[in-house]
Amino acid sequence: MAVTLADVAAAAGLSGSTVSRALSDPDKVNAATREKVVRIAGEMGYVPNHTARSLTIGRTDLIGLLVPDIANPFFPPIIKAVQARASAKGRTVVIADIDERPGDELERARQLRKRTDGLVIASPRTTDARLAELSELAPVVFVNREVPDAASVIIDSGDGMAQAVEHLAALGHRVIGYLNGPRRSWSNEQRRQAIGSTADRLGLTVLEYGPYEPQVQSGVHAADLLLAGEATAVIAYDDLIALGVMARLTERGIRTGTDISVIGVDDSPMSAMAYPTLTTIHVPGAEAGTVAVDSLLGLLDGTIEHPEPIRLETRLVVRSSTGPAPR
Amino acid sequence: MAVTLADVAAAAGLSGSTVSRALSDPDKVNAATREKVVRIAGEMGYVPNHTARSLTIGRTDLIGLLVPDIANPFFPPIIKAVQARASAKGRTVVIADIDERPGDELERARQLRKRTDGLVIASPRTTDARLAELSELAPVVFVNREVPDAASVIIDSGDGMAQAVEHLAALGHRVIGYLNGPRRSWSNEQRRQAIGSTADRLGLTVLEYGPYEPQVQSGVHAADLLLAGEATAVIAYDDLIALGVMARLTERGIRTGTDISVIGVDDSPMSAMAYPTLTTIHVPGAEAGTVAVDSLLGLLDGTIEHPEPIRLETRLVVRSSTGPAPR
DNA sequence: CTGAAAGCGCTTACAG
DNA sequence: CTGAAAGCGCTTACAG
Repeated sequence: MAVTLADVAAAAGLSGSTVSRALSDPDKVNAATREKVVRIAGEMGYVPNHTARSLTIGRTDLIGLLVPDIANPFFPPIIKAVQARASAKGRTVVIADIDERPGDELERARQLRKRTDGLVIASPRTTDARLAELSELAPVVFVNREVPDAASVIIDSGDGMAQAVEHLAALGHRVIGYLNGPRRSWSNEQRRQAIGSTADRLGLTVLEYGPYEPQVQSGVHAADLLLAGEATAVIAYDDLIALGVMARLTERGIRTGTDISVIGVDDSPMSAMAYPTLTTIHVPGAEAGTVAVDSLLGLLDGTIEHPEPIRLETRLVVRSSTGPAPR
Repeated sequence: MAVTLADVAAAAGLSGSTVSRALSDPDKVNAATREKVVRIAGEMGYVPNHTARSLTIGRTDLIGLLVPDIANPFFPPIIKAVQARASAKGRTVVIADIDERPGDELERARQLRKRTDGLVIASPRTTDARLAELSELAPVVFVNREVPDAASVIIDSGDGMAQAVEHLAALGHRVIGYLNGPRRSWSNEQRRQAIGSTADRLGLTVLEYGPYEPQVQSGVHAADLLLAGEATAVIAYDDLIALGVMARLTERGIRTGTDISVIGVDDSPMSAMAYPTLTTIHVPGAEAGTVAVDSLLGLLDGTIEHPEPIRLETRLVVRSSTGPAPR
């Protein structure tokens, strides 16, 4: 049905070898021949068969990207960056969304691996114990989680979190709340610890709540608990939860930024648009995606043999949801 | 490197044919033989090579999904549903995001088509004139746009829009604003017209604004224009724009639902969480995705020859952002 | 029920 | 610079 290399060769009165070279390795062919081949292939509407090519060269040029939830605004920038970079390098990306079901992660990763040359796994939700099984699907690069002996791109929440706590301390807050993300989240543990150690250093008290799912609804729920306690400021695991907190506070007539301060994490588009605008920690998702692809391609072509974890920094973006502690 | 069918065959003392059948068409093989093959294949860690299979059977079992912007909350439910359905049918989906650049759409669709058996194109942004070129990439099913002679799943905003206008009329509003989405959006045209005709019927005046990009920022901008006019209620092209309007109104001290009424479209997660909660039009994105996959598979296996457009309905979800017109 | 053989559509050493 | 041939790893009529 579709026109093949052989059809073009026959029409051009040349061998398949020559047609193949003319199309994919032009230097190896006489200029006139090349032109002729290109013209005829064009006229015939020849489209190379990727599958056959893959079988011959031993790779698919497909890379897999596993994400916990594409509806979570943290991931689209990563996804877009991965796609853009992959595309620039002649690769196509296949995305699998595990819908925040950690139990499906390994199986989905295995399936994905079968069809692709390698994997980028963003924010893996699997327990530490089972992480090795994901690693075995090599080549794989992890984003947003440190995995022993594996390539990883780590977004270090530490700096941003420390800045956030310092910011609140400077505003006079003495007791701050932290709304935990999911237990399975490695970032959450990292954030908790950064908050804890900075708070200790500055003599602040941290009250913990959660764990919560990274959803607006969680924040709505958490807001009421928070108001029953003594914190005058709160840092949420992510912007979605922070936005939920603000929505509920507003609903209860409490002024965010005046009566209570709120900080999120992700610097998602909504954070600059909410009312009041949300103080948050900028996380370089796009950069992480780009770097992850480069790292994977390096693994694939053997340029990289012993991958070092790559660390990206975060920083606080101060907006209107934080203000001086009420007296 | 990887173990092949032939390796398993050699280890089992059988032919490749038998191993192949034992693994993919068990009924055609003696029970004892099958068990042996399955056991040995398991022990050897045999993973069938998809590429070789695809080349042989003439299909990739990959389907392409083209979306304007995965960061737009309208699309994740569609994407998830497409993936879920495709996966249930043994297909894998490759997503391409055109980042709201209509100019890239055709090219990306072509690339995607080369690697897949067929396409689902969500909310195509291409002009009517060039739509035929997308159709030619058959088999393709369009979601959220009616395309002559092509398979399509249409989300009919008409009902929901009519309900929205009736709702506002019942609340006493006489002048309503409509914030247009992008000119390239087919849905926008459909929504404009539905609003216009219902408003005519009920004797309301419609003031139009825009076009606006489907982003929160657009709503922030639009809010000020709106306040300078006479509308007491506004319907936005989508929830993002509506949320932006509300954020800006709140910022200016205007009470949404009391001083002015706001209606969005999409019923995205944020709409139920915003303050006040947003009256919006529910759009069956997930259902559209599922139906689109079924339709594409039907086209692929020849079950469907002359596709009829499939129409899905929308409905108004009343929340707190709409209220009686101020006197 | 099982096997030998052909074929899917490419790429690429190897000769000439 | 060009061509004949082998091979990538499967599936599937066709025989037996």
